[in-house]
Amino acid sequence: MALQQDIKVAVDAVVFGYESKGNLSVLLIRRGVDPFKNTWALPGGLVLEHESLEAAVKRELKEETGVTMDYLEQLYTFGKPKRDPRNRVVSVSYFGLVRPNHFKIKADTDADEAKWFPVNDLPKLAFDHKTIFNTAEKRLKGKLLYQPIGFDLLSAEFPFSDLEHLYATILGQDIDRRNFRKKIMSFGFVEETNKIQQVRSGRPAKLFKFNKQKYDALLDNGFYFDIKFV
Amino acid sequence: MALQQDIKVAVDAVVFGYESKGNLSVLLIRRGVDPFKNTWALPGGLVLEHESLEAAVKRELKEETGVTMDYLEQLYTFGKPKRDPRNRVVSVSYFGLVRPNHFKIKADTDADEAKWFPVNDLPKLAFDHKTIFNTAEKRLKGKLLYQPIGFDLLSAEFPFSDLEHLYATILGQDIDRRNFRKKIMSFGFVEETNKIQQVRSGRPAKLFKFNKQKYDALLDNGFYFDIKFV
DNA sequence: ATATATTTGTGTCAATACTACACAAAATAA
DNA sequence: TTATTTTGTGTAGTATTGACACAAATATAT
Repeated sequence: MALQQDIKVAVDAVVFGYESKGNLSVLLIRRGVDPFKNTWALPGGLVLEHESLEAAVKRELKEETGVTMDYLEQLYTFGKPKRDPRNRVVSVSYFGLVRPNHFKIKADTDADEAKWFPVNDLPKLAFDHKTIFNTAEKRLKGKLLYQPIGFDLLSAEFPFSDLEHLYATILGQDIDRRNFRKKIMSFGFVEETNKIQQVRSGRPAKLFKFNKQKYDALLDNGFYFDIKFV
Repeated sequence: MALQQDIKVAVDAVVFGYESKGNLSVLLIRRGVDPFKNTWALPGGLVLEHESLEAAVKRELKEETGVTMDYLEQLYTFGKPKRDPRNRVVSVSYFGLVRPNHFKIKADTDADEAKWFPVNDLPKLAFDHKTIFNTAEKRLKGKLLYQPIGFDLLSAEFPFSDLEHLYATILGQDIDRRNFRKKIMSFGFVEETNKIQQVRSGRPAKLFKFNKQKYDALLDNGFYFDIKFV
């Protein structure tokens, strides 16, 4: 066994953008080369020989869209023999969440154009990228239910409503503000600051911050975040 | 970009064996070739060019250990540039759970020997296989808490104590039999049969069965299995 | 300046879910 | 025939969940 093998390894990124209440989008590029020339696709590309998978996906994302991500989580590896019509390509996919308006997106290398699309109104995607996207969306929702994802995303200090809207948007459903706040505060890793912020119209909001130390300590004790109910 | 790339794609399997109360083991092979000749390792090997990842991992497992698995779940893809001292090898890992005594394990191809090891008493492992194993063990425990893993594993009809022991073993802690049974039965996808089985000494046990249809229907409705507490 | 709209902040109560706990029944083994 | 092993079952106290509404603080419109 251990025959000659000619399989390429690629990475693809599903980058979700949370802008404001109800606005969940995903970052796509328009392919500039065949196959699937001019079709929208997830940013990604081949891994370089001495580069880690994480480095590769961040590099491709940067090159193709201009977006820089600190944290991307590995999602799944797609390896069906015919998923790329040219060669055998195994794709290791990653996903992450950012605020779109923190970036000026660009076009570069073999991508013609990069653009945010609302998750509920996607164009046709190249390769098996729709499958990858679906997997990522499911995982994002699932993850939210037992991990305080989103704290990386919010500003260091944020009004509570930011968290509420983030959850409501990703889960695609309303949450009970009182119960949500009670639950989150009960965990103890979100703390009130004594700052107050006035952004929109309405009563000014206290700012809160995420205490990562406390959170990590809890995790070490086998703590299991649980907000299934909200 | 799209430079020449010479990366190999491999698969590795972390197969857990649940035998009886307190006996959780993992299937290893002793490598017959360098590097790491004579060191214990996870079963696995290179993916063939026209073979899916799932097919590859099942084939390698069969060849190296004689174990046939219906269901293996993808775990994680390990791709650090130096994880294999020879070439760049990206490994897509899988994990699963079986009853060890259902198989006669053998030795074959480039594996010298296959053997079950208790998870708490592992030998030194080749490559980064200890990392892979740790990831799998963590995932197995986590999965148990929100999915009825183990029904594939048990006989079609089983006494309730089998489930209890499976959970207790994998979680590595005692469970309250009454509360556990109440909770599982409340889900509605485990049904009592009218058969009775006498195996060990003690009162004979009713046999139960898993109703996969009901389970799948629940999943479709966004149902979230939850037995964190047991 | 005043009225209107918007957003934040907060408590209670009923219903459900969790957890701790012990003993009889049915069989085998000694 | 007695001891041992394993199954099967209910209750009550406690904790968590989820439903629900209105006043406070500000911006915006007239």
